[in-house]
Amino acid sequence: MGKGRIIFHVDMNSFYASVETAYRPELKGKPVAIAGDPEKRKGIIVTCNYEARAKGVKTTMPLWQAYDICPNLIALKPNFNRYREASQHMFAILSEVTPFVQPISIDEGYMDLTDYSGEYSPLQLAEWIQQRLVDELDLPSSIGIAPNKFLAKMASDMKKPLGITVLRKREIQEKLWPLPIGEMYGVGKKTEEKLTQINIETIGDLAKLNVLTLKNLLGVNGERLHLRANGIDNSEVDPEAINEFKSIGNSQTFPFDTTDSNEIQQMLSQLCQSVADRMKAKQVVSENIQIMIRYHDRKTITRSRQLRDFVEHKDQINQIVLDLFYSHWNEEPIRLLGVTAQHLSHKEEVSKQLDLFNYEQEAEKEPLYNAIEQIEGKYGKEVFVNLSGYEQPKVKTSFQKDFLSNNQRKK
DNA sequence: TCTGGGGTCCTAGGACCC
DNA sequence: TCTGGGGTCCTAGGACCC
Repeated sequence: MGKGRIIFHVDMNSFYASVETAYRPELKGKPVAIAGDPEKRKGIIVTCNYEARAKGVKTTMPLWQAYDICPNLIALKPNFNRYREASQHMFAILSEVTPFVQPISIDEGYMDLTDYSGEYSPLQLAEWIQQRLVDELDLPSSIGIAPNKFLAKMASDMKKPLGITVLRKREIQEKLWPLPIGEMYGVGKKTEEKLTQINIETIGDLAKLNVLTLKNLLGVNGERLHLRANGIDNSEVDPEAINEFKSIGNSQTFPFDTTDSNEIQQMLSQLCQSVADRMKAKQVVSENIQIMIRYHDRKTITRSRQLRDFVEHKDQINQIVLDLFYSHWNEEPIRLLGVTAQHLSHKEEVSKQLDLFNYEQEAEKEPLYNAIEQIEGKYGKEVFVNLSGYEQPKVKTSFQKDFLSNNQRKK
């Protein structure tokens, strides 16, 4: 018989706002929100504390609207360095308990305490963690304790702020099933709409529904949601997941919609620079560059290019980005631009692979180079070479690459 | 006066190959 | 003269989360 797991989900309560009140205790008890700069059209609520929420202030609400319903709201600009620092301290505390900690975002993470052999019970451990977060950081948190990640996540949501909730398998019907379907993790606005249309109002309704109906309606996600609603989630707490990032991107909204090429190019250049900087910091190279254009009417397109070689430097990225941009921009006013590097690989691994490849193949390639030089000499630059009969596809590929880039250089 | 910025995963169609 | 089925890669869009 497999022994049940013990999973914690630790969730900091209104994290950014709590960090700010920890720095300025005189703000305690007052409605506080973190918001962007309204002058730059970024004036939306990023987070707000419970006092502000009580007045109806919500995340992503425009700041002016928040002032409307809560005139004494204290709106602060974000201090990301502060939040990062608090986050590191928080995860350091979790890591004192177990190495099996999986950070999910700046302010939440999972812990696997199945193999914990200390003297405390899970509940005592949760209390200890919560107390340390208060004593050392003056920050409130909620902790969910359950046999898997999904249930732990739902549990941490049940008591806020400063709650600890245990959700056992046998308590699912009583504690999980009555919740409205929209509160289920993994169910957003669209899925909620689809589900309420077929009279699924609660997590319990979903749990009892036929899987095939759900699969037809929602695809593979339907199957997963059905399992979760029945308390089943076998996904593991993976401490390494945070290091296995798949893309690095930056985007920014213009202060005003624009069609000005200078302004656009400057923005793209800036975005490429910060993407390249972050790639360098992580020591990764990219094989696929994507741009995003959001127009005045918020219609958004993405365009990407799969590359033949890895890129890492700002200028390389910028060149591709400009090319993508000018071949797809419809000349309408632009609200936001974004640049993302995808298909990332660690730099050292790529160079090792290349070294090995070159070492093995260099001798084989030589006759081909000689052949192409002869052909070029005879017929000039505009030649096509059919290599389909050549027996070593790897060599053929790299040869064609070299041929193309040589040709481009000659232009 | 609407609606930021950082991500992950899934879907669906077309190209291409066997 | 007609045309299956499976697989992978690429591209674009969308849902969702914090």
